[in-house]
Amino acid sequence: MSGALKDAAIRVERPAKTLRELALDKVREAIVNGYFRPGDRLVERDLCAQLGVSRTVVREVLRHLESEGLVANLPNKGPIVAQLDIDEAKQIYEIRGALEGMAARLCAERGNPEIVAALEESLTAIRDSYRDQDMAGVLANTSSFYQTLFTMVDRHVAWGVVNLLTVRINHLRSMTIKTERRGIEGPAQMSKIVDAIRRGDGEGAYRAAMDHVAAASAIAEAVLSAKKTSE
Amino acid sequence: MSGALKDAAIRVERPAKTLRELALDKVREAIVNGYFRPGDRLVERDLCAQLGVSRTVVREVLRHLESEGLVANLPNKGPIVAQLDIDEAKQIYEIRGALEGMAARLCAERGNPEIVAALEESLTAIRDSYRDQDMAGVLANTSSFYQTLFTMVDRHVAWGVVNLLTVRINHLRSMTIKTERRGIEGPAQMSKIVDAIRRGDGEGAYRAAMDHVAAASAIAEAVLSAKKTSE
DNA sequence: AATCGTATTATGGCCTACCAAATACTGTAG
DNA sequence: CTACAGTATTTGGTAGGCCATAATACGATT
Repeated sequence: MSGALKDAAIRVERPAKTLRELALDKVREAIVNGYFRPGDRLVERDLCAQLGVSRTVVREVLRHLESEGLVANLPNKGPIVAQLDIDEAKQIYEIRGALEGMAARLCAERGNPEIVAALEESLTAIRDSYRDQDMAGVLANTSSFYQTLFTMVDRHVAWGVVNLLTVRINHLRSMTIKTERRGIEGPAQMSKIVDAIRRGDGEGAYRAAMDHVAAASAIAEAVLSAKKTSE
Repeated sequence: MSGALKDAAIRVERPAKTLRELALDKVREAIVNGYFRPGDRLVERDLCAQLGVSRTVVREVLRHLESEGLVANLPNKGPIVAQLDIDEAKQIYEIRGALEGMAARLCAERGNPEIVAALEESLTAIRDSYRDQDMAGVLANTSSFYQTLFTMVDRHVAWGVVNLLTVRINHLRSMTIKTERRGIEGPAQMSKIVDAIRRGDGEGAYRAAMDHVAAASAIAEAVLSAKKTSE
Protein backbone atom coordinates (compact mmCIF):
# COMPACT_ATOMS: atom_id res chain seq x y z
CA MET A 1 0.00 0.00 0.00
CA SER A 2 3.00 2.25 -0.26
CA GLY A 3 1.93 3.67 -3.57
CA ALA A 4 1.99 7.18 -4.84
CA LEU A 5 0.16 10.14 -3.38
CA LYS A 6 -2.90 9.31 -5.40
CA ASP A 7 -4.45 7.39 -2.54
CA ALA A 8 -6.28 10.59 -1.69
CA ALA A 9 -9.28 9.00 -3.33
CA ILE A 10 -9.71 6.44 -0.59
CA ARG A 11 -8.75 8.73 2.23
CA VAL A 12 -11.21 8.19 5.03
CA GLU A 13 -13.36 11.25 5.53
CA ARG A 14 -13.31 11.81 9.19
CA PRO A 15 -15.81 14.21 10.66
CA ALA A 16 -13.04 16.56 11.69
CA LYS A 17 -15.64 19.08 12.74
CA THR A 18 -14.76 20.54 16.04
CA LEU A 19 -17.37 21.10 18.67
CA ARG A 20 -16.95 24.80 18.14
CA GLU A 21 -17.81 24.55 14.47
CA LEU A 22 -20.90 22.58 15.23
CA ALA A 23 -21.94 25.12 17.79
CA LEU A 24 -21.21 27.95 15.39
CA ASP A 25 -23.44 26.43 12.76
CA LYS A 26 -26.20 25.83 15.26
CA VAL A 27 -26.23 29.37 16.57
CA ARG A 28 -25.91 30.92 13.15
CA GLU A 29 -28.76 28.86 11.92
CA ALA A 30 -30.80 29.79 14.95
CA ILE A 31 -30.27 33.45 14.20
CA VAL A 32 -30.79 33.17 10.48
CA ASN A 33 -34.07 31.38 10.67
CA GLY A 34 -35.42 33.49 13.45
CA TYR A 35 -35.19 31.35 16.55
CA PHE A 36 -33.26 34.25 18.02
CA ARG A 37 -34.80 37.54 16.98
CA PRO A 38 -32.94 40.75 16.24
CA GLY A 39 -32.28 42.56 19.48
CA ASP A 40 -32.44 39.42 21.61
CA ARG A 41 -29.73 39.14 24.17
CA LEU A 42 -27.43 36.19 23.85
CA VAL A 43 -26.49 35.34 27.39
CA GLU A 44 -23.36 33.27 27.44
CA ARG A 45 -24.30 30.93 30.20
CA ASP A 46 -27.75 30.36 28.78
CA LEU A 47 -26.22 29.44 25.48
CA CYS A 48 -23.87 27.08 27.28
CA ALA A 49 -26.84 25.28 28.71
CA GLN A 50 -28.81 25.23 25.47
CA LEU A 51 -25.89 24.04 23.39
CA GLY A 52 -24.42 21.78 26.01
CA VAL A 53 -20.93 23.20 25.66
CA SER A 54 -18.62 25.24 27.80
CA ARG A 55 -18.30 28.97 27.97
CA THR A 56 -15.00 28.81 26.14
CA VAL A 57 -16.70 27.48 23.06
CA VAL A 58 -19.66 29.81 23.33
CA ARG A 59 -17.45 32.83 23.59
CA GLU A 60 -15.48 31.86 20.53
CA VAL A 61 -18.67 31.31 18.62
CA LEU A 62 -20.00 34.70 19.62
CA ARG A 63 -16.77 36.35 18.56
CA HIS A 64 -16.99 34.65 15.23
CA LEU A 65 -20.56 35.68 14.64
CA GLU A 66 -19.69 39.17 15.68
CA SER A 67 -17.09 39.42 12.96
CA GLU A 68 -19.67 38.08 10.54
CA GLY A 69 -21.97 40.92 11.48
CA LEU A 70 -24.71 38.68 12.81
CA VAL A 71 -24.10 39.60 16.42
CA ALA A 72 -23.45 43.01 17.90
CA ASN A 73 -21.67 43.57 21.15
CA LEU A 74 -22.92 46.31 23.42
CA PRO A 75 -20.12 47.45 25.70
CA ASN A 76 -20.60 46.26 29.27
CA LYS A 77 -23.83 44.66 28.29
CA GLY A 78 -22.97 41.77 26.14
CA PRO A 79 -23.91 40.36 22.79
CA ILE A 80 -27.25 40.72 21.09
CA VAL A 81 -28.55 39.57 17.74
CA ALA A 82 -27.67 42.36 15.31
CA GLN A 83 -30.50 44.56 14.18
CA LEU A 84 -30.37 45.44 10.58
CA ASP A 85 -31.60 48.80 9.55
CA ILE A 86 -33.01 49.59 6.20
CA ASP A 87 -30.05 51.58 5.01
CA GLU A 88 -27.62 48.81 5.75
CA ALA A 89 -29.82 46.34 3.93
CA LYS A 90 -29.88 48.57 0.86
CA GLN A 91 -26.11 48.81 0.92
CA ILE A 92 -25.81 45.06 1.08
CA TYR A 93 -28.09 44.64 -1.91
CA GLU A 94 -26.09 47.24 -3.76
CA ILE A 95 -22.83 45.40 -3.14
CA ARG A 96 -24.37 42.14 -4.19
CA GLY A 97 -25.51 43.83 -7.36
CA ALA A 98 -22.01 44.99 -8.16
CA LEU A 99 -20.44 41.61 -7.49
CA GLU A 100 -23.10 39.44 -9.06
CA GLY A 101 -23.09 41.73 -12.07
CA MET A 102 -19.37 41.28 -12.33
CA ALA A 103 -19.65 37.51 -12.11
CA ALA A 104 -22.43 37.42 -14.69
CA ARG A 105 -20.33 39.45 -17.10
CA LEU A 106 -17.42 37.07 -16.64
CA CYS A 107 -19.65 34.08 -17.26
CA ALA A 108 -20.91 35.63 -20.46
CA GLU A 109 -17.42 36.41 -21.66
CA ARG A 110 -16.19 32.93 -20.96
CA GLY A 111 -18.80 31.42 -23.28
CA ASN A 112 -18.78 28.00 -21.69
CA PRO A 113 -22.02 26.09 -22.35
CA GLU A 114 -21.58 24.14 -19.14
CA ILE A 115 -22.21 27.32 -17.22
CA VAL A 116 -25.50 27.91 -18.96
CA ALA A 117 -26.53 24.32 -18.35
CA ALA A 118 -25.73 24.51 -14.64
CA LEU A 119 -27.56 27.79 -14.25
CA GLU A 120 -30.61 26.50 -16.01
CA GLU A 121 -30.67 23.50 -13.75
CA SER A 122 -30.76 25.73 -10.69
CA LEU A 123 -33.38 27.91 -12.29
CA THR A 124 -35.63 24.95 -12.92
CA ALA A 125 -35.19 23.88 -9.33
CA ILE A 126 -36.19 27.36 -8.19
CA ARG A 127 -39.33 27.29 -10.31
CA ASP A 128 -40.23 23.88 -8.96
CA SER A 129 -39.72 25.04 -5.41
CA TYR A 130 -41.96 28.03 -6.00
CA ARG A 131 -44.59 25.77 -7.47
CA ASP A 132 -44.44 23.55 -4.39
CA GLN A 133 -44.45 26.54 -2.06
CA ASP A 134 -41.18 25.24 -0.71
CA MET A 135 -39.66 28.51 0.40
CA ALA A 136 -36.58 26.96 1.98
CA GLY A 137 -35.97 25.27 -1.33
CA VAL A 138 -36.27 28.58 -3.16
CA LEU A 139 -33.60 30.10 -0.97
CA ALA A 140 -31.29 27.12 -1.25
CA ASN A 141 -31.60 26.91 -5.02
CA THR A 142 -31.23 30.64 -5.49
CA SER A 143 -28.09 30.38 -3.49
CA SER A 144 -26.76 27.61 -5.66
CA PHE A 145 -27.63 29.61 -8.78
CA TYR A 146 -25.37 32.39 -7.62
CA GLN A 147 -22.77 30.00 -6.38
CA THR A 148 -22.57 28.61 -9.88
CA LEU A 149 -22.26 32.12 -11.26
CA PHE A 150 -19.23 32.79 -9.11
CA THR A 151 -17.48 29.47 -8.91
CA MET A 152 -17.71 28.61 -12.60
CA VAL A 153 -15.42 31.55 -13.25
CA ASP A 154 -13.31 30.78 -10.16
CA ARG A 155 -14.35 33.79 -8.12
CA HIS A 156 -14.37 32.09 -4.76
CA VAL A 157 -13.40 35.17 -2.83
CA ALA A 158 -16.25 37.21 -4.22
CA TRP A 159 -18.62 34.35 -3.53
CA GLY A 160 -17.39 34.33 0.05
CA VAL A 161 -18.10 38.01 0.38
CA VAL A 162 -21.57 37.65 -1.06
CA ASN A 163 -22.28 34.79 1.28
CA LEU A 164 -21.08 36.71 4.27
CA LEU A 165 -23.32 39.62 3.43
CA THR A 166 -26.26 37.45 2.54
CA VAL A 167 -26.63 35.83 5.93
CA ARG A 168 -27.13 39.28 7.39
CA ILE A 169 -30.19 39.86 5.27
CA ASN A 170 -31.43 36.32 5.27
CA HIS A 171 -34.70 36.95 7.02
CA LEU A 172 -35.34 39.78 4.60
CA ARG A 173 -34.79 37.39 1.75
CA SER A 174 -37.28 34.96 3.16
CA MET A 175 -39.81 37.78 3.28
CA THR A 176 -39.17 39.09 -0.21
CA ILE A 177 -39.52 35.74 -1.89
CA LYS A 178 -42.93 35.30 -0.35
CA THR A 179 -44.10 38.52 -1.90
CA GLU A 180 -46.86 38.34 -4.43
CA ARG A 181 -45.63 37.94 -7.99
CA ARG A 182 -42.05 37.34 -6.88
CA GLY A 183 -42.48 33.71 -7.83
CA ILE A 184 -42.97 34.88 -11.42
CA GLU A 185 -40.72 37.90 -11.64
CA GLY A 186 -37.74 36.52 -9.80
CA PRO A 187 -37.13 33.54 -12.06
CA ALA A 188 -37.94 35.68 -15.08
CA GLN A 189 -35.20 38.12 -14.15
CA MET A 190 -32.76 35.33 -13.51
CA SER A 191 -33.69 33.84 -16.82
CA LYS A 192 -32.63 37.08 -18.47
CA ILE A 193 -29.25 36.73 -16.88
CA VAL A 194 -28.90 33.24 -18.30
CA ASP A 195 -30.06 34.38 -21.74
CA ALA A 196 -27.48 37.13 -21.84
CA ILE A 197 -24.77 34.71 -20.77
CA ARG A 198 -25.85 32.25 -23.44
CA ARG A 199 -25.44 34.79 -26.20
CA GLY A 200 -22.15 36.02 -24.76
CA ASP A 201 -23.54 39.43 -23.96
CA GLY A 202 -21.40 40.52 -20.99
CA GLU A 203 -22.93 43.94 -20.64
CA GLY A 204 -26.43 42.53 -20.82
CA ALA A 205 -25.65 39.89 -18.22
CA TYR A 206 -24.23 42.55 -15.96
CA ARG A 207 -27.31 44.72 -16.27
CA ALA A 208 -29.69 41.81 -15.84
CA ALA A 209 -27.97 40.74 -12.62
CA MET A 210 -28.05 44.29 -11.33
CA ASP A 211 -31.73 44.56 -12.18
CA HIS A 212 -32.56 41.41 -10.33
CA VAL A 213 -30.85 42.54 -7.16
CA ALA A 214 -32.33 46.00 -7.49
CA ALA A 215 -35.80 44.50 -7.65
CA ALA A 216 -35.13 42.43 -4.53
CA SER A 217 -33.82 45.51 -2.80
CA ALA A 218 -36.93 47.49 -3.63
CA ILE A 219 -39.16 44.78 -2.25
CA ALA A 220 -37.05 44.49 0.86
CA GLU A 221 -37.29 48.20 1.41
CA ALA A 222 -41.04 48.10 1.08
CA VAL A 223 -41.30 45.18 3.45
CA LEU A 224 -39.01 46.77 6.00
CA SER A 225 -40.69 50.15 6.04
CA ALA A 226 -44.08 48.49 6.22
CA LYS A 227 -42.94 46.48 9.20
CA LYS A 228 -41.51 49.54 10.85
CA THR A 229 -44.70 51.60 10.64
CA SER A 230 -46.74 48.70 11.91
CA GLU A 231 -44.73 48.59 15.10
CA MET B 1 -16.19 76.14 20.42
CA SER B 2 -19.55 76.43 22.09
CA GLY B 3 -23.00 75.00 22.32
CA ALA B 4 -24.51 71.63 22.81
CA LEU B 5 -21.37 69.63 22.21
CA LYS B 6 -19.56 71.26 25.07
CA ASP B 7 -20.05 68.33 27.39
CA ALA B 8 -18.96 65.84 24.81
CA ALA B 9 -15.77 67.77 24.26
CA ILE B 10 -14.83 67.44 27.90
CA ARG B 11 -15.82 63.88 28.33
CA VAL B 12 -12.88 61.81 29.34
CA GLU B 13 -12.03 59.62 26.43
CA ARG B 14 -11.91 56.32 28.17
CA PRO B 15 -10.29 53.64 26.04
CA ALA B 16 -13.27 51.36 26.56
CA LYS B 17 -11.37 48.89 24.49
CA THR B 18 -11.42 45.46 25.90
CA LEU B 19 -8.24 43.58 26.34
CA ARG B 20 -9.29 41.29 23.59
CA GLU B 21 -9.60 44.15 21.12
CA LEU B 22 -6.18 45.43 22.03
CA ALA B 23 -4.73 41.97 21.57
CA LEU B 24 -6.58 41.60 18.28
CA ASP B 25 -5.09 44.81 16.97
CA LYS B 26 -1.62 43.83 18.10
CA VAL B 27 -1.68 40.45 16.44
CA ARG B 28 -3.28 41.75 13.28
CA GLU B 29 -0.67 44.46 13.05
CA ALA B 30 2.07 41.93 13.69
CA ILE B 31 0.83 39.86 10.78
CA VAL B 32 0.17 42.77 8.46
CA ASN B 33 3.59 44.31 8.82
CA GLY B 34 5.42 41.06 8.64
CA TYR B 35 6.46 40.30 12.18
CA PHE B 36 4.69 37.00 11.67
CA ARG B 37 5.34 35.69 8.18
CA PRO B 38 2.91 33.74 6.03
CA GLY B 39 3.05 30.09 7.02
CA ASP B 40 4.34 30.78 10.51
CA ARG B 41 2.66 28.78 13.19
CA LEU B 42 0.81 30.75 15.81
CA VAL B 43 1.15 28.69 18.95
CA GLU B 44 -1.48 29.64 21.45
CA ARG B 45 0.61 29.33 24.53
CA ASP B 46 3.47 31.26 23.00
CA LEU B 47 1.14 34.06 22.04
CA CYS B 48 -0.18 34.13 25.58
CA ALA B 49 3.30 34.75 26.82
CA GLN B 50 4.14 37.32 24.18
CA LEU B 51 0.91 39.25 24.60
CA GLY B 52 0.67 38.78 28.32
CA VAL B 53 -2.92 37.61 28.21
CA SER B 54 -4.71 34.39 28.90
CA ARG B 55 -5.39 31.64 26.48
CA THR B 56 -9.06 32.48 26.33
CA VAL B 57 -8.31 35.87 24.87
CA VAL B 58 -5.73 34.51 22.48
CA ARG B 59 -8.13 31.94 21.20
CA GLU B 60 -10.85 34.49 20.59
CA VAL B 61 -8.37 36.66 18.75
CA LEU B 62 -7.27 33.77 16.57
CA ARG B 63 -10.86 32.94 15.77
CA HIS B 64 -11.50 36.51 14.77
CA LEU B 65 -8.45 36.70 12.54
CA GLU B 66 -9.46 33.42 11.03
CA SER B 67 -12.76 34.83 9.92
CA GLU B 68 -10.91 37.84 8.56
CA GLY B 69 -8.88 35.50 6.43
CA LEU B 70 -5.56 36.47 7.97
CA VAL B 71 -5.16 33.19 9.80
CA ALA B 72 -5.79 29.70 8.55
CA ASN B 73 -6.51 26.75 10.79
CA LEU B 74 -5.02 23.44 9.83
CA PRO B 75 -6.99 20.61 11.36
CA ASN B 76 -5.07 18.81 14.10
CA LYS B 77 -2.25 21.24 13.64
CA GLY B 78 -3.42 24.62 14.69
CA PRO B 79 -3.42 28.11 13.34
CA ILE B 80 -0.87 29.53 10.93
CA VAL B 81 -0.57 32.88 9.22
CA ALA B 82 -2.53 32.57 6.01
CA GLN B 83 -0.59 32.26 2.80
CA LEU B 84 -1.94 34.29 0.00
CA ASP B 85 -1.63 32.94 -3.46
CA ILE B 86 -1.50 35.00 -6.56
CA ASP B 87 -4.95 34.07 -7.76
CA GLU B 88 -6.59 35.08 -4.54
CA ALA B 89 -4.77 38.40 -4.61
CA LYS B 90 -6.03 39.07 -8.12
CA GLN B 91 -9.56 38.31 -7.04
CA ILE B 92 -9.26 40.72 -4.16
CA TYR B 93 -8.04 43.47 -6.45
CA GLU B 94 -10.88 42.74 -8.80
CA ILE B 95 -13.45 43.09 -6.05
CA ARG B 96 -11.90 46.29 -4.86
CA GLY B 97 -12.10 47.58 -8.39
CA ALA B 98 -15.80 46.84 -8.61
CA LEU B 99 -16.57 48.45 -5.25
CA GLU B 100 -14.29 51.44 -5.54
CA GLY B 101 -15.59 52.04 -9.04
CA MET B 102 -19.11 51.97 -7.67
CA ALA B 103 -18.22 54.44 -4.94
CA ALA B 104 -16.44 56.75 -7.35
CA ARG B 105 -19.48 56.79 -9.60
CA LEU B 106 -21.72 57.65 -6.69
CA CYS B 107 -19.40 60.47 -5.66
CA ALA B 108 -19.47 61.88 -9.16
CA GLU B 109 -23.24 61.70 -9.31
CA ARG B 110 -23.64 63.40 -5.99
CA GLY B 111 -21.75 66.47 -7.18
CA ASN B 112 -20.77 67.68 -3.75
CA PRO B 113 -17.68 69.92 -3.86
CA GLU B 114 -16.75 68.89 -0.33
CA ILE B 115 -16.01 65.42 -1.61
CA VAL B 116 -13.60 66.76 -4.17
CA ALA B 117 -11.91 68.92 -1.58
CA ALA B 118 -11.48 66.03 0.84
CA LEU B 119 -10.13 63.76 -1.87
CA GLU B 120 -7.65 66.36 -3.01
CA GLU B 121 -6.44 66.79 0.51
CA SER B 122 -5.68 63.08 0.77
CA LEU B 123 -4.07 63.12 -2.63
CA THR B 124 -1.74 65.93 -1.63
CA ALA B 125 -0.83 64.04 1.50
CA ILE B 126 -0.03 60.99 -0.60
CA ARG B 127 2.24 63.00 -2.89
CA ASP B 128 4.00 64.50 0.11
CA SER B 129 4.51 61.08 1.63
CA TYR B 130 5.99 59.78 -1.61
CA ARG B 131 8.29 62.79 -1.75
CA ASP B 132 9.49 62.05 1.79
CA GLN B 133 9.83 58.34 1.08
CA ASP B 134 7.36 57.77 3.91
CA MET B 135 5.83 54.55 2.74
CA ALA B 136 3.73 54.04 5.83
CA GLY B 137 2.30 57.47 5.17
CA VAL B 138 1.50 56.55 1.58
CA LEU B 139 -0.48 53.55 2.72
CA ALA B 140 -2.31 55.47 5.43
CA ASN B 141 -3.24 58.36 3.15
CA THR B 142 -4.25 56.08 0.32
CA SER B 143 -6.51 54.36 2.76
CA SER B 144 -8.06 57.65 3.82
CA PHE B 145 -8.54 58.62 0.17
CA TYR B 146 -10.68 55.56 -0.35
CA GLN B 147 -12.36 55.92 2.97
CA THR B 148 -13.49 59.35 1.86
CA LEU B 149 -14.74 57.91 -1.40
CA PHE B 150 -16.96 55.45 0.44
CA THR B 151 -18.05 57.34 3.50
CA MET B 152 -18.92 60.59 1.75
CA VAL B 153 -21.68 58.71 -0.01
CA ASP B 154 -22.53 56.73 3.14
CA ARG B 155 -21.33 53.36 1.91
CA HIS B 156 -19.99 52.13 5.21
CA VAL B 157 -20.71 48.50 4.52
CA ALA B 158 -18.78 48.50 1.27
CA TRP B 159 -15.94 50.32 2.98
CA GLY B 160 -15.92 47.61 5.61
CA VAL B 161 -15.69 44.93 2.94
CA VAL B 162 -12.85 46.70 1.18
CA ASN B 163 -11.03 47.10 4.45
CA LEU B 164 -11.47 43.47 5.30
CA LEU B 165 -10.06 42.40 1.99
CA THR B 166 -7.28 44.94 2.02
CA VAL B 167 -5.60 43.66 5.15
CA ARG B 168 -5.15 40.35 3.43
CA ILE B 169 -3.05 41.90 0.71
CA ASN B 170 -1.39 44.52 2.82
CA HIS B 171 2.13 43.29 2.42
CA LEU B 172 1.54 43.20 -1.31
CA ARG B 173 0.44 46.79 -1.20
CA SER B 174 3.57 47.82 0.61
CA MET B 175 5.57 46.16 -2.15
CA THR B 176 3.65 47.66 -5.04
CA ILE B 177 3.91 51.22 -3.81
CA LYS B 178 7.66 50.91 -3.62
CA THR B 179 7.81 49.99 -7.27
CA GLU B 180 9.60 52.29 -9.60
CA ARG B 181 7.36 54.96 -11.12
CA ARG B 182 4.47 54.04 -8.86
CA GLY B 183 5.06 57.26 -7.00
CA ILE B 184 4.18 59.12 -10.19
CA GLU B 185 1.58 56.89 -11.77
CA GLY B 186 -0.40 56.08 -8.66
CA PRO B 187 -1.29 59.64 -7.74
CA ALA B 188 -1.83 60.46 -11.41
CA GLN B 189 -4.44 57.73 -11.68
CA MET B 190 -6.11 58.83 -8.50
CA SER B 191 -6.10 62.35 -9.78
CA LYS B 192 -8.08 61.16 -12.78
CA ILE B 193 -10.70 59.78 -10.42
CA VAL B 194 -10.96 63.12 -8.71
CA ASP B 195 -11.17 64.98 -12.01
CA ALA B 196 -14.02 62.80 -13.20
CA ILE B 197 -15.85 63.30 -9.92
CA ARG B 198 -15.35 67.04 -10.17
CA ARG B 199 -16.99 67.23 -13.56
CA GLY B 200 -19.76 64.90 -12.50
CA ASP B 201 -18.70 62.17 -14.89
CA GLY B 202 -19.90 59.03 -13.15
CA GLU B 203 -18.84 56.63 -15.87
CA GLY B 204 -15.42 58.23 -16.12
CA ALA B 205 -14.93 58.06 -12.36
CA TYR B 206 -15.91 54.40 -12.41
CA ARG B 207 -13.44 53.59 -15.11
CA ALA B 208 -10.66 55.63 -13.56
CA ALA B 209 -11.07 53.80 -10.25
CA MET B 210 -11.08 50.46 -12.02
CA ASP B 211 -7.96 51.42 -13.94
CA HIS B 212 -6.13 52.36 -10.80
CA VAL B 213 -6.86 49.08 -9.11
CA ALA B 214 -6.08 47.16 -12.27
CA ALA B 215 -2.67 48.79 -12.41
CA ALA B 216 -2.00 47.90 -8.79
CA SER B 217 -3.10 44.36 -9.49
CA ALA B 218 -0.75 44.04 -12.44
CA ILE B 219 2.18 45.23 -10.36
CA ALA B 220 1.25 42.89 -7.55
CA GLU B 221 1.12 39.98 -9.93
CA ALA B 222 4.53 40.83 -11.29
CA VAL B 223 5.97 41.17 -7.81
CA LEU B 224 4.43 37.93 -6.64
CA SER B 225 5.51 35.83 -9.57
CA ALA B 226 8.99 37.31 -9.39
CA LYS B 227 9.18 36.39 -5.75
CA LYS B 228 7.94 32.91 -6.45
CA THR B 229 10.53 32.11 -9.09
CA SER B 230 13.31 33.43 -6.87
CA GLU B 231 12.46 30.92 -4.18
C1' DA C 1 21.94 -1.60 9.87
C1' DA C 2 17.24 -1.07 8.79
C1' DT C 3 12.86 -1.40 10.63
C1' DC C 4 9.39 -1.55 13.78
C1' DG C 5 7.11 -0.32 18.00
C1' DT C 6 6.95 2.54 21.99
C1' DA C 7 7.71 6.56 25.21
C1' DT C 8 7.82 11.51 25.26
C1' DT C 9 6.64 15.96 24.00
C1' DA C 10 4.09 19.66 21.98
C1' DT C 11 -0.12 21.41 21.07
C1' DG C 12 -4.91 22.23 20.30
C1' DG C 13 -9.70 21.38 21.98
C1' DC C 14 -12.37 21.64 25.71
C1' DC C 15 -13.68 22.05 30.53
C1' DT C 16 -14.25 23.88 35.37
C1' DA C 17 -13.71 27.28 38.64
C1' DC C 18 -12.76 31.65 40.07
C1' DC C 19 -12.52 36.90 40.48
C1' DA C 20 -13.46 41.83 39.28
C1' DA C 21 -16.25 45.35 37.45
C1' DA C 22 -20.43 47.13 35.54
C1' DT C 23 -25.34 46.96 35.30
C1' DA C 24 -29.97 45.97 36.68
C1' DC C 25 -33.01 44.96 40.32
C1' DT C 26 -35.02 45.19 44.90
C1' DG C 27 -36.21 46.10 49.32
C1' DT C 28 -35.96 49.14 53.09
C1' DA C 29 -35.40 53.46 55.74
C1' DG C 30 -36.47 58.10 56.01
C1' DC D 1 -42.81 58.15 47.71
C1' DT D 2 -38.11 58.68 47.14
C1' DA D 3 -33.32 57.80 47.84
C1' DC D 4 -30.08 54.72 48.80
C1' DA D 5 -27.85 50.62 49.94
C1' DG D 6 -27.41 46.01 49.09
C1' DT D 7 -27.96 42.00 45.94
C1' DA D 8 -28.14 39.39 41.78
C1' DT D 9 -26.80 39.04 37.02
C1' DT D 10 -23.63 38.97 33.53
C1' DT D 11 -19.58 39.93 30.95
C1' DG D 12 -14.40 40.36 30.74
C1' DG D 13 -10.63 38.03 32.00
C1' DT D 14 -7.53 34.59 34.48
C1' DA D 15 -5.70 30.08 36.00
C1' DG D 16 -5.11 25.59 35.53
C1' DG D 17 -6.23 21.01 34.25
C1' DC D 18 -7.63 16.91 31.28
C1' DC D 19 -7.68 14.45 26.99
C1' DA D 20 -6.64 13.39 22.08
C1' DT D 21 -3.62 13.62 18.41
C1' DA D 22 0.64 14.19 15.83
C1' DA D 23 5.34 14.29 15.60
C1' DT D 24 9.62 13.09 17.32
C1' DA D 25 13.00 10.60 19.64
C1' DC D 26 14.54 6.36 21.29
C1' DG D 27 15.27 1.91 21.98
C1' DA D 28 14.61 -3.06 20.75
C1' DT D 29 14.35 -6.73 17.39
C1' DT D 30 15.42 -9.00 13.46
